[in-house]
Amino acid sequence: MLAHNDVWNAIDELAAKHGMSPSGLARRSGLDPTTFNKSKRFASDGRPRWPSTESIAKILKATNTSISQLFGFADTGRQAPHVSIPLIGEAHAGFESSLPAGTDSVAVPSPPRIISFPDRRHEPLYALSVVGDSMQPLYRDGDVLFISPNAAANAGDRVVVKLTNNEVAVKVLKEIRDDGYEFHAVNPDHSDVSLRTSDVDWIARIVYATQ
DNA sequence: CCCGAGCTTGGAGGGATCTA
DNA sequence: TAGATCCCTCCAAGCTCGGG
Repeated sequence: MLAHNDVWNAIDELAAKHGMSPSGLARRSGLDPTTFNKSKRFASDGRPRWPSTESIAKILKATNTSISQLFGFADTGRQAPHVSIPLIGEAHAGFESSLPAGTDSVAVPSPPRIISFPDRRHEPLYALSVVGDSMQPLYRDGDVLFISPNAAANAGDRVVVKLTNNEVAVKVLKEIRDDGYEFHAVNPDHSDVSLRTSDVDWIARIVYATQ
């Protein structure tokens, strides 16, 4: 579990790695120099305050850093061999909007929902929570799917597919053609689907699932 | 010691989002 | 729809550090 302190430590580490102070990093990213000040990390009543997703996206762009690299900084010094996985949305058997409009494949909820995961072999990893029973008996409500955009997806693999219109679904990759893809439905109640390459934003193989 | 640059703190208030 | 909440920008003031 990534704590409030871990997130801010990650930002501090990122700034230091690029030879800047937190305020310098904020300025470089087009943010107000006080955005990451230590005095802004807790409200006046002591409640923790979190950086926004937009601020994190800006510092990642300014430093050419990936989300997994950023939160990898937060793991520095830890003994446990766990990696922090950002939970990017919900998974359904059919195509439904489950990622915020306008977000990319590495969007993080605010405050970020992070899942600890004991393996780094497939980094970077992202997580999706299964909603409903539409993927029974394969996956149940509450299961968490770990997907790897770096793992090659081949015919027969279970994958998460994100369309350019921001819809996401869990499918079985049936065939890769020159102009698109053929998918098996996970749920027998859903029909198979054929998609053009231009309609697919990304395909990520499911490398693990908690059940 | 003086000065300027960079950084930090703390307050005020705006805009977006959430909730009853 | 109004109030609450949160994160942000803007601003003023003070601190630290290096150069002259």
